Amino acid sequence: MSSTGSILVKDQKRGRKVHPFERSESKVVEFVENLPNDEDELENQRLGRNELKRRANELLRVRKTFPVHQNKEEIMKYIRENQVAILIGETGSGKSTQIPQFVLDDLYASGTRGAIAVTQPRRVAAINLATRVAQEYGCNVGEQVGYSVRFDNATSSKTRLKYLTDGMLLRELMMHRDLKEYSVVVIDEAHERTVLTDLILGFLKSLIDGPRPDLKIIVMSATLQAEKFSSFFHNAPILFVEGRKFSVDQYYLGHACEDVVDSMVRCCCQINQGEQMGDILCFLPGQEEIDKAVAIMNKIAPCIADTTAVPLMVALPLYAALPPAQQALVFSPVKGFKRKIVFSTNIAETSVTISGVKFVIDSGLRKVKVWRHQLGLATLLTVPISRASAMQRTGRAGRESEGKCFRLYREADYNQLPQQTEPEIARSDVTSPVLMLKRYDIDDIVNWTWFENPGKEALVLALQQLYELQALDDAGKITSRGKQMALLPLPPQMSSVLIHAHEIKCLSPAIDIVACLSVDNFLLNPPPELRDEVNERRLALCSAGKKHGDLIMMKELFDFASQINTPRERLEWCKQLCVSHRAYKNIAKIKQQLTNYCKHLFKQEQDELTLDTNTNITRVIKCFLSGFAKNTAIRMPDRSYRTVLTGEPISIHPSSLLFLNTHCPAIMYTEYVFTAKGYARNVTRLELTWLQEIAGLGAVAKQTITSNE
DNA sequence: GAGCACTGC
Repeated sequence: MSSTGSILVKDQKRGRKVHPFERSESKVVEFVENLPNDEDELENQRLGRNELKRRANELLRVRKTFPVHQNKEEIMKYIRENQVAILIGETGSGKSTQIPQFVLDDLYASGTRGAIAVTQPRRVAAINLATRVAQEYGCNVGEQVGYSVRFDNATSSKTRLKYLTDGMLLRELMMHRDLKEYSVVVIDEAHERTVLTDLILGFLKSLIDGPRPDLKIIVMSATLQAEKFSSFFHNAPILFVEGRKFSVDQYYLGHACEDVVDSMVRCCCQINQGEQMGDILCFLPGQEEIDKAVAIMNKIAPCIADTTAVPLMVALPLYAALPPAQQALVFSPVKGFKRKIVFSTNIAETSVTISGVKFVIDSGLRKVKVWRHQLGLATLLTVPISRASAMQRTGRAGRESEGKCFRLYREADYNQLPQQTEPEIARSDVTSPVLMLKRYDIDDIVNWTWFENPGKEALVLALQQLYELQALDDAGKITSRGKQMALLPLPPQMSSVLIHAHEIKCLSPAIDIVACLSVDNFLLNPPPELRDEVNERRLALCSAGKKHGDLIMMKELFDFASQINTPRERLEWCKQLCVSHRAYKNIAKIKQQLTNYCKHLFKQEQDELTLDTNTNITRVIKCFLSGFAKNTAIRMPDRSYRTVLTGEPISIHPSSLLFLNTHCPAIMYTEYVFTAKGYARNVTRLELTWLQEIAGLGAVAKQTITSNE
């Protein structure tokens, strides 16, 4: 047992109050809530007209209880009379399901042509909303009401109300630049400020000020930022819609928190001892803290339950990298005299909803990836959350009844937090967005209608990167190569790899590897006790990967998995090699999609090159080098690596197959992240001569290479 | 010899 654990048990036995919380002076929070989700109703079967109508009538009673329904006429008056309307409503208001239906009725009533698009940041949300609204509307999904997300399109010529991811709407913007198909576009969850929603807002503004003066826009957001949306759209009117509210009391820590995991475990014990039944949701910044908290909890909980008459605490982790089966555990209720405690990352803040939660404990921290444009490097930082985020986390305690939120920081700390989370676009690589704008023939990128301008430095470096990838010409206009890159559903570097692969006739293996790199966590981290064993197995299986590195190994593993006939055997094989089966299936889908795009793009049948010989492997690696020339490093005499571009020290990430291999003269990597130090991920071995062949590399880099030979 | 939050085409 860890020392933290034993101290805690002692404290519990003495019955000492371990956590000096103070009752907050501040106002009770009004929290937000998602729509109830009838799992049974999510079935995908086609129903007859009468049955559909009957069900829709049943649902109408429920719909009429929504606050938006009671204010329907007033809301619709605003929407009819204004080209742009900003709708602020908490998530229990039913705005995402009801408003689009009101608008649809209006379209039919007024005989207006065109459809309604409702964007969502996430795929599941788009699918669930469309399914729900189709039922309310009394049709099957894909008829009048449908959805469109990557790999799944449920729309038809009948569809007038379409829920789609914002990535999908951007794609439609690239293809049909005026969005002629739509008379109304609704941007939902705009407050989340994803890069893609921000881009859509910019495009919509240029549309209504230009070729689409008739287009109606509704921006829907949960609380705050209303003025920013309003002033962006020429002071559009703002409407507030009430949500369903349960109160959540907030408590703060009386002193600064020293060890967040320790404090959180103590707080759980205190709730377990002193509060009524109800599950606890704990927000921690990352996997490391979560695994630690779960381990401590599961050690001490049985002792505490044995010695005192309190519920047995059952601790469960939740983060995106967790296998689906383990993720599913947090959704099933615990039976008996037990209390479920979920330790989660930000995933439970917006993406995932757990029922039964009555208490929230908030560490006030999150992990954030910040892009350093100059270095072409991502840093991963643990930072304090914003006040908006704290409110959102708090709201998770009161979805079903009144709840309590314990914040592991002082009220004074809370008051110092920034109002809003910094929008993603301000800390991201904007190469891909800039390529989109260029594809849209925007000449002046810096003065475009940005909802949030990412800044001149970011834009200039993105333009430079695109120029180096030959997506732009000397005049800064998009080239035909750039147009091809913009069409592929990939980051520009990866698109560049595929175009080059086509040129030197090794498209098929390149697609496989790009597909592997497009999913997260194809290779899982083996648990420490199995690590050596799994590594051995992988190395034994992947002879080419052993020599050339991670990219080639992924290709080998993907090929092996594809050759297995039954899903059951494949699942077992994945387990043996600690490979994600879910990721494998996604790779197969992406491979299919990329293959289709390439056939269309290059107007040819798939080539037949395989990865049999060494020359082909070299060729494939050189394709990647064409997209990732900047992501290379050279081995120094002391065996460390330094980046070719800036001479920064860089280490091969321990998750790489080449981690132990000290014999690479040079390396290429698809990702450069800074945590404790600079790490190269997805590493491939290079020969120095290959680096010298790269035209785009600067003279300094070449000098380094030569002097090192 | 270390350990990456989340999402999208």
